Amino acid sequence: MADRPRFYLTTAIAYANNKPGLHTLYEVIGADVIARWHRMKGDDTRFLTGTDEHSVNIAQRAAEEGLSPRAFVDEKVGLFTAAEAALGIAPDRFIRTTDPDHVRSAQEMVRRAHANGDIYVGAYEGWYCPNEGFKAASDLLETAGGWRCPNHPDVELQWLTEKNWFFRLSAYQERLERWFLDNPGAVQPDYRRNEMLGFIRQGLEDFSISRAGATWGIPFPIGEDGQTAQREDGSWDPEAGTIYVWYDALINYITGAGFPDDPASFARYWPADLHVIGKDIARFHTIYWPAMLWSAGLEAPRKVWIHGWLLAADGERMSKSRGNFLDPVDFVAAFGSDGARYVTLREVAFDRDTEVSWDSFVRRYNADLANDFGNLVNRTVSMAGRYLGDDRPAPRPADGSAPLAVAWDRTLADYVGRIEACALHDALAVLWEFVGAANRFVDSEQPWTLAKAAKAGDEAAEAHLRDVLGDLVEACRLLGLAAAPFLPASAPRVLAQLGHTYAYGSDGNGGPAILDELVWGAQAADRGSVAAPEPLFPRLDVEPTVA
RNA sequence: GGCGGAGUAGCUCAGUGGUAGAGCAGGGGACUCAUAAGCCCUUGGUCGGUGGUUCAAAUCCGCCCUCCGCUACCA
Repeated sequence: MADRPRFYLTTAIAYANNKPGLHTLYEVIGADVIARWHRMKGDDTRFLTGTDEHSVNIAQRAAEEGLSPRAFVDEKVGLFTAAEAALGIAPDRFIRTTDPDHVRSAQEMVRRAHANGDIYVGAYEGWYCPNEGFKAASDLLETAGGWRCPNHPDVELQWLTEKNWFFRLSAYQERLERWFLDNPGAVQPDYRRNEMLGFIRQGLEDFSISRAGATWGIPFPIGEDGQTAQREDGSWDPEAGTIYVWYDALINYITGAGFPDDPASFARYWPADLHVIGKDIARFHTIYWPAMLWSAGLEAPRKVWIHGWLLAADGERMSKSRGNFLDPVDFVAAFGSDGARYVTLREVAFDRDTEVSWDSFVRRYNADLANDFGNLVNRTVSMAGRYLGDDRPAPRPADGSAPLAVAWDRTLADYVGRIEACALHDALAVLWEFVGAANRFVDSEQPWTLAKAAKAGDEAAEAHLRDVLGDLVEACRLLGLAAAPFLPASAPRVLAQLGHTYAYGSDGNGGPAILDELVWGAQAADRGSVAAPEPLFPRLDVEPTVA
């Protein structure tokens, strides 16, 4: 394990206040594909996702439902893990900010910032909803009675001042700007990087990292006097307050690598190779987070990838409250696990917002999975079995005589490049160009005509038939394997129909290095039997529920 | 207001000086191995508007219109 390259990637952790929507899980599906790709490459891969469970808001919601905060989040977390399982998402750890090691981790980070002189007690001022706590100005609702909390429009807001700890982000302005300039790949795509750079250049203000009134949170480990807030019996002084969101939620990334309990693991996996996040939290991940890490003597992540959103057909952001929400469980029921993964990642560009609709997903599924790829495998397996018997035909050598072998070289290079660049939708487009080439190859060679000639005793036709079908079987093997990170449930079925073994585990671990397997003819010497053809992606004829 | 991006076929988009492209959707055709799928052909656009530079502009420059992102403490 130690000699393998490691790859540590994370998603943002989801706020556990509701059931998950497809637009939330979209990011996790994409990250799961990247994780599987690295596992299949043979990298020592660690994929972290999870839930963010603290906050005044969650405590309030729990109280409204007559639940303890813990029971409330336990229920929500169950919905997330079930939906992720349905989508074939296989994290190496599902982290919860209520996990004990995460609590230790967040507190240690606060202590380090304090030891480094980066936090101080200041006054936090803001609009305060008596039912919910401090509210950002951008989050308020204008009513006849003035500005109000959107969740409690009948309650008058108060302008409150509270003593809180602040992090000296202002001290890191120059270093952050230099980091952006020296590491142009660290924040991507470029236009997001430019936005963040512009934000830094406007001047950075300190931000508060504690809340005095909140109780559902990680105890702030330091008292106002600068001494530990832990009492002799091990409990925490409530007067010290709790850690506010950023020193809680963001910390999950290092907890997941082993901080602070497992230094060996942490040394191996940190800094993270990739944080996949949504555009709404770009600032916190590309500006707050590196500064917090530096303050603790740790390295910034190597790359933060900022993806866009699924938009409803009217261009509106999907959300439960807007009612244009796709339920992942319904979605998987309609499209299947792999179908759901494929259509979201193919239809939505991974670097920008995209309008989607149920119809667009159905069209994409039928065109790409049922008609093009599924049918290619089906007709290939069917013809190989019917014309040649069970014995699987071998591909022609990659010496230039087989057109598909020549085309595959370019396809593979492009595919790998796109997937490594997080251009997941482009990666699939490249692969499906090859699907088209294989389908055209069938029609240009007309194996059924060759089979008739062979049956009539034409030996040259029979030899050519064997070559053509051997090439097609190989094309299907390569496609099934290459697409496995996107279609993890279907890939073993593809290979099985072709009479090939599938050596990877259910999370993509444990098999041979995929780049070796993706060479044309890599398994040409192995013998096998094609199985009975079985449709992989049944066509969808009806439009089920509307989004 | 400031900074940045975008407006190209019904839909999603590619195309940064040289006679308008792809996929899907629509129409037609030949075949038949296949999930009535695949393959071939095809309808369709004054490339947001306007003025300019140039032998030549979707592509460069000016102005205008429309839309979008960022412009600090939401989890």
